[in-house]
Amino acid sequence: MKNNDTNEHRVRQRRKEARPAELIAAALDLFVERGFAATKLVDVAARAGVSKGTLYLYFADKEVLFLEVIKQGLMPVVVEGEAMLGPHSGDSASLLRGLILRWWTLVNGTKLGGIPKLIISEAGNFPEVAQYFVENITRRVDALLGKVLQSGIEKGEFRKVDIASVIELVGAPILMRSIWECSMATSCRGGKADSERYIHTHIDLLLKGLSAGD
Amino acid sequence: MKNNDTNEHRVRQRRKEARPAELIAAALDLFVERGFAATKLVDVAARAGVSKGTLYLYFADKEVLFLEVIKQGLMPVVVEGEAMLGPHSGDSASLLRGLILRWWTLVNGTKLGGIPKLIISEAGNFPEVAQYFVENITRRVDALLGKVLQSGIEKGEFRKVDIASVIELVGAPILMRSIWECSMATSCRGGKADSERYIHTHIDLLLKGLSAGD
Amino acid sequence: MKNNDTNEHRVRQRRKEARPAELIAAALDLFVERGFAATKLVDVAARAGVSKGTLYLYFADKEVLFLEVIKQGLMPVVVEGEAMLGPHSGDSASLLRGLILRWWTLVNGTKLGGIPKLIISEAGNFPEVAQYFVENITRRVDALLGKVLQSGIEKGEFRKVDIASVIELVGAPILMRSIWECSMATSCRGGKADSERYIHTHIDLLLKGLSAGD
Amino acid sequence: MKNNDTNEHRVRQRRKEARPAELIAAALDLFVERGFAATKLVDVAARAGVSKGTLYLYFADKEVLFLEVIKQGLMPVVVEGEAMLGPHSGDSASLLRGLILRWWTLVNGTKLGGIPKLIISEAGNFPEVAQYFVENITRRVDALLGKVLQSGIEKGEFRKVDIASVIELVGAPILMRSIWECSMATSCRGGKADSERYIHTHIDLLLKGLSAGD
DNA sequence: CATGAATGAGCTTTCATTCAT
DNA sequence: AATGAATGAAAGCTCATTCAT
Repeated sequence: MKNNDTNEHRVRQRRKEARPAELIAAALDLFVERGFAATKLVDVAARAGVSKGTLYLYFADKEVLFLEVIKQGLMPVVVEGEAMLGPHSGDSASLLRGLILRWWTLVNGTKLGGIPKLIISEAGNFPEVAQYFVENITRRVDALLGKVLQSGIEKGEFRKVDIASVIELVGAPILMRSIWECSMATSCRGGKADSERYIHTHIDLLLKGLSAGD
Repeated sequence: MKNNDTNEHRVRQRRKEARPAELIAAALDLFVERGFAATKLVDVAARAGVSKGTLYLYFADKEVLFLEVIKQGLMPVVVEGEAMLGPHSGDSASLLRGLILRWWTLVNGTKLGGIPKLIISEAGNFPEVAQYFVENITRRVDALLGKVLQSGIEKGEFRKVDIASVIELVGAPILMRSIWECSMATSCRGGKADSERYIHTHIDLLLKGLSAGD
Repeated sequence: MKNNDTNEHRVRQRRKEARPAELIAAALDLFVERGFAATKLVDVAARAGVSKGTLYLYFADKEVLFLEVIKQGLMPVVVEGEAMLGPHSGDSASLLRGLILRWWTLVNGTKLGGIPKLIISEAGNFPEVAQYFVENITRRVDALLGKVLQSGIEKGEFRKVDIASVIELVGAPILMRSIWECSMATSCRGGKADSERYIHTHIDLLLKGLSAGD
Repeated sequence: MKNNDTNEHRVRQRRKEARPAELIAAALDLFVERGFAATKLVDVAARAGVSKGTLYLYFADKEVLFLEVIKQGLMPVVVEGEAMLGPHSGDSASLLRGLILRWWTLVNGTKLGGIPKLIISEAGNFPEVAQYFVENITRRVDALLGKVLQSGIEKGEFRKVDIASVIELVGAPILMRSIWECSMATSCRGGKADSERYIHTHIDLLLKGLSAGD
């Protein structure tokens, strides 16, 4: 009995602690699918398996929920970004390939592409969010890629290219794909190149395009 | 007096005929900036210099306006797309370069990137729109690029690559840029590579990556 | 036809101009009857013969409406207050009697007593309102009465009394009655002294109480 | 341990028995300060140092709590009223003075004025409450005062005045003050006559006004 | 044709109330 | 007994849409 009580208490406690994450997950799904304004909080709550009112026990209002969705959604990217910065060895080409593949693994097939989509869609209404994204994610990834490219050029592995441009060119195909994927989740999805082939073609073309040797 | 009346009538007539286009332009701006749901029709009307009621003389409701915005916004792309399909000569590389540059000229610095942004943002709520876009724009551009790549490979100019992937890789940087630009219109815009350098680096890297010769 | 048009337009115009006042009147009634928080805006709108939405064409939100009700409700009092300050002659007693009777005429049987009731009820939630009332109404009336009492004392007509106290004592019975009347509007109303007798007994007692001669 | 338990039990018991009163006190404060509708039960519970749920162990719902607040708040007045009715001697003037002073002592500086304020504010929504108040308090006090005045007149001490009116005139300044004081608790409080002077001026004026001799 | 006052469905948010722990 | 997480009815407010002028 006592045991049971404790168990049940634990269950409740666990739910209470899990709720915010569950709600955020539900909200992410719907915000990405329908956009911020078109998402009804009742639906978010329902998808998380709770009632409207419960949502307000954890988030002050819709905007706070949105911000939290972004923040929580960005966290794994930041964490992984830190990891990418870790020790690496070998030539710049393998380094670059490694980074791209890690990034790809992170977003491909996951809902993570939803975050950029969300930010792009709502940047007009939430400039702070866009700003935060740029300053914390974009800039860091850019710096990382910039370093790799720079050293590749210095070592004579890569041609002398405009680094700023290449940084964008490395990321664009990855972002574009994941954004597209998220947008088309419900509707037409066909006609696109196979995921594996896609990323490897990207890397292949990129490295060949960058290579100094010919 | 009569004369004046006629003049006014003419002006009115002109305005009257221009109205739909003006309203669509205003709507495009706002839809792109704020999203479909967050855009108020009063604001659209105001931006077009007319009253709320007038809008309804030309568009049955908000959704029709949205569809019209997409349709009209896509038109130039389709037209230009047709032009791209016209007679072309020379090697596949120059052909590809030409196509990319034409595309770039079309979107760079214009509000045209707003259309893809809009479609991406609203695809979840308007699957027909997304479908229409894919079937009429994406597919056609893809077919065109596919032909060029195919012939380039056949002529031995390009390496044997996965054409479907490369098609996407050609477009992603162009789309990504224009979408991003539109999103950040109001907020932070800095930190990006110079536009001219960007597109030429893209072409440069791409062609080098594709080139069979080494 | 044209004539008709103009007429109808006039009617519309007239309504548009009358609306705020109508809404304020309806709101005053209900705020006084039920209190601010317990009054539903739908009911206010309904009582004014319009729909919920219309209310928002004229007042930004419930609080603004409340403030406007107070402001408009106080205006006649202020105006009448100014009038009271006008030229007056005769002995202090008749002067005081005149002022009390004018004040009484203003509030007795009208909804004007609702304003003090409202302010008393909501002072806790709208301190600015209470402050405004004190500073603009109470203080002015107090000053006026103070002057009359002062001069009455100086002329030897009135006994030497504590003026500040008497000022309150002059007003309390008037305020109390009108507040009570408003509160009991719907429920029990019986058992109270006749209105005419009441005010004259007040004046009678007061003047006799003040009079220096005996 | 056991001992401790017993102690805790006793404390608990004491608290348990005090709970309703504590909750009522907390509720009175808040109802007076903010009004019935604008008072949240969580806040009442919090002010009483218990949780929301506990409140429901003692009161069926918000309205019951309100009624209880009124009932409990009225009790001291009733009790004191009874006391006032007790044996009294001397002339009518001292009798009246005594009653007024006792009443004043009861309400001046205490939160007791809150009850009338509450009743006035909520009479529209709780006619039964108003009715109860009138029938049990007002009527009794009125009867008491009436008797004193009547006998004063009969004994030739007081002039022949309209008793019903005078009854109200005796109470109005006392009620008005205590109500005002409660309303302004949080906001502006200045500008009022000194409490002692106020009540004595009231008595002074009243008795002089009533006195038959001149 | 153009206007903008009016409407009311729909969404966000609050809070009295319940009930598992 | 006491708690506070959960609920959902209800109220404030917005805005697409209508229609008299």
